[in-house]
Amino acid sequence: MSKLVIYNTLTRRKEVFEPLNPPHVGLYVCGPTVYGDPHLGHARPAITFDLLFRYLKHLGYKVRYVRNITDVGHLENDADEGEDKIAKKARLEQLEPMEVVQYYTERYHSAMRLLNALSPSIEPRASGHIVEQIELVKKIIANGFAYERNGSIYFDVVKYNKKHTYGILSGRNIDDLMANTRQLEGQDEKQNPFDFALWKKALPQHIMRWPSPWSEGFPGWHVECSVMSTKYLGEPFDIHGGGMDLLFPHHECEIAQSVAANGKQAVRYWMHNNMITINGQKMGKSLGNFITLEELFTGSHKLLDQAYSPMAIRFFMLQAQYRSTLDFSNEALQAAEKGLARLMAANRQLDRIKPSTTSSIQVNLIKEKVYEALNDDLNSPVAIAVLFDWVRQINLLAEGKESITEFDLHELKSFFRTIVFDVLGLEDEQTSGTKHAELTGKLIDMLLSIRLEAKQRKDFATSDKIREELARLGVIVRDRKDGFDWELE
RNA sequence: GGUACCGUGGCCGAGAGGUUAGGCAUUGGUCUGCAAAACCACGUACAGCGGUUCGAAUCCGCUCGGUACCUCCA
Repeated sequence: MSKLVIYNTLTRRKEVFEPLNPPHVGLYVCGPTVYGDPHLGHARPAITFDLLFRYLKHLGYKVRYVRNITDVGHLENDADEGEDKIAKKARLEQLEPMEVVQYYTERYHSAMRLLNALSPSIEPRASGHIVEQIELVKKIIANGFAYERNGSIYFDVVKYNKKHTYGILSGRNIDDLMANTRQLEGQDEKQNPFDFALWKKALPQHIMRWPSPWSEGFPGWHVECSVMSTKYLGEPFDIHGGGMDLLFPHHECEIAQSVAANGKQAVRYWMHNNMITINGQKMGKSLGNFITLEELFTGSHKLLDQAYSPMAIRFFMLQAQYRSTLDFSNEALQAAEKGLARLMAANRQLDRIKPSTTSSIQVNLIKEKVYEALNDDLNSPVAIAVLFDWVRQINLLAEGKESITEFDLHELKSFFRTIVFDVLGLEDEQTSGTKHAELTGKLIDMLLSIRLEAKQRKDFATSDKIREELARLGVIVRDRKDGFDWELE
């Protein structure tokens, strides 16, 4: 069998994945800043790295998956007057910042659960690691790569670049950054515009603040990930993931911080999922195409023709490779919805296949091809294409037009289901959950209206039969003048 | 303007020098009391223009268009 190969953003190449301490794998993924409802942009990394998490486990690795909750917020912009996103939201809504954090964290969790994204092994919060963040800043200062201005600490990119290389992840070089950045006059405390904050002194309007040796304030943008990833995964650790939008400056700065503090990089493989567009356009609040997951699941957005189930969204995302941009449109989502239904129907057909004494198909091929696809940088679309080849085979088997031995049938069932449910993380919504419950009520109503028609024809044999059968299932039927009523026992 | 990347049939989306990706939609057929499902058949698509090559969607150059981040602007 081929080996798992993943695309490392750092080297811009596909590399064979070799964990540092097999069978253990450390995986860190940048999680949400919990100051707003989870939206489409949150779904892509969640599903991408959920697939990775599931596949690594399937391959037999013991994975520690760490995904942070950013509850300290990021500055609105790089300038001094920037305000913490969470603090701003809290001020506007007159809440404690941690109330905002709690509310949106729960919203995020429930959306992830609907998408069937497994919970991470550890979900650390930035606010719970202020002490460690201060320690990291101290270390960077001690090594001479940071300077203080009025109680704030900044990373000295120019000095760092003399000894190391800034920009290795994003492919930027500091001379270009210099050439393309006009020095802003005014109150900017930074020596250079591309220096970044490690610690910010809190202004009076900042309501989230912690004591530190330099000032009462809060940690800079990038410190939390450097701290929490290595605290729980060691240094170095295997995989750091996130969206491509975080590549620069966030991940670039994480690398600089690690090297400045410890003289070496903390991450062995960097993985970045690509972004989502809507009707070919980027998603943005100002563009009116900003869709939350709740709007997607209920269909309550003007761009949506209908509601799309969480599984339809998940399947749709898996039909594209994670490093490609993915375009959302009603047409594309409806196509995914139908494709998923076909896949699930085939799964149910598996139970109708009767074994024979010989096999006319080669079951081993499905394994080989699926593993080959997933090993190639998680090429889920190709893996799904292989599954669809087998959907046809399964349908032919169910119709008795192909034959399969009992042994092969067992292999096929078990492998098909392992990949579909355990690795791809899909669910058959038709046989589980809310849709099912909703349907039950409608079915009972339908049966009772057929019974009513029978009664009106004086076909009491049929009407009694329906009532008795329902009673046996625990449905109590009561006749009324204007029709019927029922309740569950 | 800088950096990275992308443009594939009606739609979504794999592939990456020579052989059918796949899904959805459309069309014809088989099956069927009707319908649905299923199965079978059908699509020479790779932004444009040059170049390299026996051969390019796949490599190189230019042009056009798009995306993300940075910058600029607010």
